[in-house]
Amino acid sequence: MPPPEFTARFPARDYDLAATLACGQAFRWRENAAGWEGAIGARWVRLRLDYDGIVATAAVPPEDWRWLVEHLQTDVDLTAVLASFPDDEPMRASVAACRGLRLLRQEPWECLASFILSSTKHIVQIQQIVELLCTRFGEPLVAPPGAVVTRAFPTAGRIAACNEADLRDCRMGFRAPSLLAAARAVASGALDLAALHQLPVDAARDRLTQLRGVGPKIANCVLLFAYGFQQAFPVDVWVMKALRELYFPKRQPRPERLSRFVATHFGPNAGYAQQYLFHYMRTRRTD
DNA sequence: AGCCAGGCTAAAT
DNA sequence: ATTTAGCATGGC
Repeated sequence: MPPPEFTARFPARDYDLAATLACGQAFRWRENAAGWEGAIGARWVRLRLDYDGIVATAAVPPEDWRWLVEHLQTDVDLTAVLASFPDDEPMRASVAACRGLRLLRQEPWECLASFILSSTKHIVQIQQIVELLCTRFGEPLVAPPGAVVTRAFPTAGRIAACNEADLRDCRMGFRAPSLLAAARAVASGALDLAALHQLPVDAARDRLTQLRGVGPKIANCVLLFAYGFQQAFPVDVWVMKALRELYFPKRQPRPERLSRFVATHFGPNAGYAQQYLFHYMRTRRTD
């Protein structure tokens, strides 16, 4: 039992911790008997679900817990978000399959780097690559004995100091030069990730897609998961499958029609709707 | 063995 | 302007 100053409790109704931490928006959370273990910036933390809230345990007593509230987005009124979804069969099915799925608010560099590594990889494989990267280049965390997550996500500066072979040793294949170039852009100041918060979403997307290996899908993941642009709508193979099978089953629409549809149909929380569709498609029984 | 994975880029139609 | 091959790697 940790001292009380190491723990805090956050009221949160409709918060499916397991789905939220393991649904493919973040890649470092690990579950064990004590709960979900992870790193937020340089802080080790363990989370578990209580009867109507989240209990967090830190490894060192924090000054405050705003960093965690920000990351978990426990202040978001999920009922209002779900009510803003279009009232159609695919969205009803998606919400019914997993009410309580949330969007996190992640640190931009970790999010950008992780999704550069994500292209044409299974989520489990992305987790493995990220784990290798953290083990080799991440700073040690203050963590309790027996902790599984023991290192921070490596800074852009640390990755920038690598050569391509160092990164390829982390099994990331052709993604290595893209990650290296992004790290060097951030470390040199050529790309100011903090400044993207102030830009309109289209301008922020333009900055991100200037990076090699970052196209519209990965850019939209970063815009949604790190910057909180609620209209960002990443379309990967699963979401494309949802669009084709659930919304356009007759004949496949042209790309122009599809992009107009995703930009207009899903409302002010389109990014949230996208994550529900994604999770539904990945977890539904198909037999 | 062949196919696919939270894609992107550059070359070829 | 749209379609397609190639890119590393690993699990099924």
